[in-house]
Amino acid sequence: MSESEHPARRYHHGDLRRALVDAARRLLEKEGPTALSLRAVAREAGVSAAAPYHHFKDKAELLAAVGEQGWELLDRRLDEAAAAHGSAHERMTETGAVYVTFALKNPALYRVMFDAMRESEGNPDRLTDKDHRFERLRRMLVEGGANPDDLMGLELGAMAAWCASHGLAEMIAFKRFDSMREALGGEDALMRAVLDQLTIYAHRPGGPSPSDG
Amino acid sequence: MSESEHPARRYHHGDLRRALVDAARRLLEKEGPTALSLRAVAREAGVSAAAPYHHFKDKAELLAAVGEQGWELLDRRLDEAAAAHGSAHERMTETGAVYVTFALKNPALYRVMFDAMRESEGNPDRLTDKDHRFERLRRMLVEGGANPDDLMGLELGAMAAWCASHGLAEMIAFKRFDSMREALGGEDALMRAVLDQLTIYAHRPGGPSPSDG
DNA sequence: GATGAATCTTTACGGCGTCAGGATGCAGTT
DNA sequence: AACTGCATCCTGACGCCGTAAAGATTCATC
Repeated sequence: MSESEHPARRYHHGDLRRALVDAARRLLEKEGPTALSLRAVAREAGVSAAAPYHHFKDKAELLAAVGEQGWELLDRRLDEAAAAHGSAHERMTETGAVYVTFALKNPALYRVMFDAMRESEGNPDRLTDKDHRFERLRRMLVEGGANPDDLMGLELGAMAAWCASHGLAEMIAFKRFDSMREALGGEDALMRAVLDQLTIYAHRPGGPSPSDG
Repeated sequence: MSESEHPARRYHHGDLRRALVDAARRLLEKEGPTALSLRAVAREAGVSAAAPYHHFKDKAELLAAVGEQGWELLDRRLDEAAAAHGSAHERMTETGAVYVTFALKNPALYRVMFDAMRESEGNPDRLTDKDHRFERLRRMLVEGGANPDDLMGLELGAMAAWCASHGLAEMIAFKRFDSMREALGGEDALMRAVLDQLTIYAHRPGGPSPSDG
């Protein structure tokens, strides 16, 4: 009862469920998404090929768990960035940068995360997580000067911001931007430059101050 | 010689290469991306499992050809939309709508297309196609009032527009937007509303007319 | 018509996701 | 402490996959 420090470390193998998710993430980083077979995950975790089926209905459910864990990590970082110092516009850009950077550094994991979110459509549990992400975006938009009563506008703005970040994350790796990346001084600067284009609505909601940046 | 109307209809099977690409697209629409195995494509085309290897190095190369054909079709539609009547801002939104609609109606094909483009990074042939897409975007931005001499700004703006469209295409299917979709009167209206948020920079480049829409 | 090359088929290999059935070890009862 | 039930894990098997080697077929050319 009190001997085991890890509350979940029990049963034959230990907490195999968590071990499998960890193994899957390790493989994703190391070998890329094509190498992520259920058998390989089981091998990495040191169990037989059929063992995962006592913890996940099928491969998709394992992937969903991996994606979920990825979102937990990313959500934590986004919360931090959204609560940081600086102007509302700076926080908005910085939060976007955190999102895009995460996706760039963990492209395979990010794909799994996005697919997992897409396939959990209608799942009430996961809906809460997604709502939290939208709530954070709406809050930042209001802090940036958006009209808090324009619910539709807030929703559209939040959606636009997320679309932009997601799209940027999937586009920025293109070689075509090498010269721009160089001219701006790195991937991070390029990212922020594009985000500035996209989040322009956040600090210019009604158009009161046309040029102050 | 002159009997066959199709210039490529020759050899044993006929133009198997094209037949395979067509079969792949048919399967993508009908069964989804998970059902798209090389063997299934060969089956659909009526040849043995190994036959495709005389026309494609491997499965990835077949997929690339499918994606390429998809881009040919989409590029044609985008060219039309970009040359349509209306204001520059209307054309911009309409072109974005065409892009997003295509992705929504052919989600599996669009994924293949985007992946093919991503994996053809560095290929000089395909680079030309991508440049054409950026050129179209830059032209529209200039028509919308952007400074033609601000090359960096044009590039960033084009990139931002593409990012936004791509992100929107992958996000709009979310159930979360059902109420908004309903309030706005359908998927098309929702799409245009978000695009309006995103292309705001197109008709307000320096911020001269804060509220005229 | 013969030749050589291109195209297609057959057969085979290892890896994959998944399932059925048997082995193993834990928790709680007596 | 032995028994029982069940969760956990392993072995073996099935069909499908991507891919390669080798043989068969048919086209282009002489």
